Amino acid sequence: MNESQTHYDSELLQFLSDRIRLSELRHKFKGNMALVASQLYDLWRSGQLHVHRDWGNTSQKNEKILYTNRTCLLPTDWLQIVKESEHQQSLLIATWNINSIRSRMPLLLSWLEEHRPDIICLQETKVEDHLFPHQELGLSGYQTVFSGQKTYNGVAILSRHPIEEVKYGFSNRYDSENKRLIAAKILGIWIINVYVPQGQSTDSPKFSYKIEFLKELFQELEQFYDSSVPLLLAGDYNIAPDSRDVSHPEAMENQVSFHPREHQFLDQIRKWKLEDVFRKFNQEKGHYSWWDFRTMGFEKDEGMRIDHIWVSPSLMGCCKSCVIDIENRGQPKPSDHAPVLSEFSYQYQPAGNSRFDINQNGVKHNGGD
DNA sequence: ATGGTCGGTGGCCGA
Repeated sequence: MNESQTHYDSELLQFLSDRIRLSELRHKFKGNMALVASQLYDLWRSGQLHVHRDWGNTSQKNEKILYTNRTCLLPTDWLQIVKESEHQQSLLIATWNINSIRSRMPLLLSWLEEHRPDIICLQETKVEDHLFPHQELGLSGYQTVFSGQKTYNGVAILSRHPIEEVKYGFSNRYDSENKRLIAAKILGIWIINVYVPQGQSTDSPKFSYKIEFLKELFQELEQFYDSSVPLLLAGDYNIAPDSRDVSHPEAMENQVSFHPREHQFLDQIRKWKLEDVFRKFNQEKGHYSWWDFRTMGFEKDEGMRIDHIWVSPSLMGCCKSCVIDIENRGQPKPSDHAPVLSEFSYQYQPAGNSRFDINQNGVKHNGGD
């Protein structure tokens, strides 16, 4: 048992070592349930308690219930302590096109305070590097790496964990004057943050630029990254993947942001083994991450899902949720995009802790047990 | 309905 558990009732922990119904536990702790309940919620919140729920007598399988500050335990829930061997940390990763970091600072800081993501990828920071508000973000507990320019574009990665390595832009220097790409290795995960060109309209040179950019982006992935390790491609793709992700699919046929040549890029990264985490949990239509200011899109529930988190198989396997925080779009002075937030239960194996590792002399050795 | 509203800039552009 680790130290954080020492204040828990030992009898309670004993009962929880095998799965047990809350109602049965309540029976065993008659009269002392208030204390037990607060300990159960503590354990649950800190990721040390499994909660599974049978939905009545239906054939629906036993569902794992994740802690939120609104979820309650039910008498019929199955409880069991998380064994040390399977203990995994929760990792929250977000992406958000903030449409100017300087004008969005109050909203950004309150959102970070509320959700405490471990890592967030920002696009359209619209600020030169020497004016980037890294000190204020530092006070909120975030290390930052950023690549910006005046007026347009600009990307940044904020992290509550050490940033191990950074890549600015494309390796082949493609489009280096536009700051649309930054990547950082954090907790052993390659976090690639991209702001794909919008494209304007299919007959515009800006659309050709978008298609070329996507081609270069896929080349960059293929040549310089490995999808067999933990890897995440987040950002404003400016592409709605399928008909569920736009308000009027018929009208969007062959239009920018919903064009076969753009979908080709998604097919490429899919084939390269990346997956859209949002669709792991939600198959419904009408979930958008962007709404046009001009047409009052948000007020009319007309938008597109163009902000994405796609991940390699090892991260997909431990992905627990993905939500679009549309509540944020209803705040005063919102961005035209809402943040996308995803949770992973990811156990980082820092160098030196893995069984087979390279030591400081670069010699491979067996760490043993 | 071919507009509308943002953000940043500098005497309009990009989304």
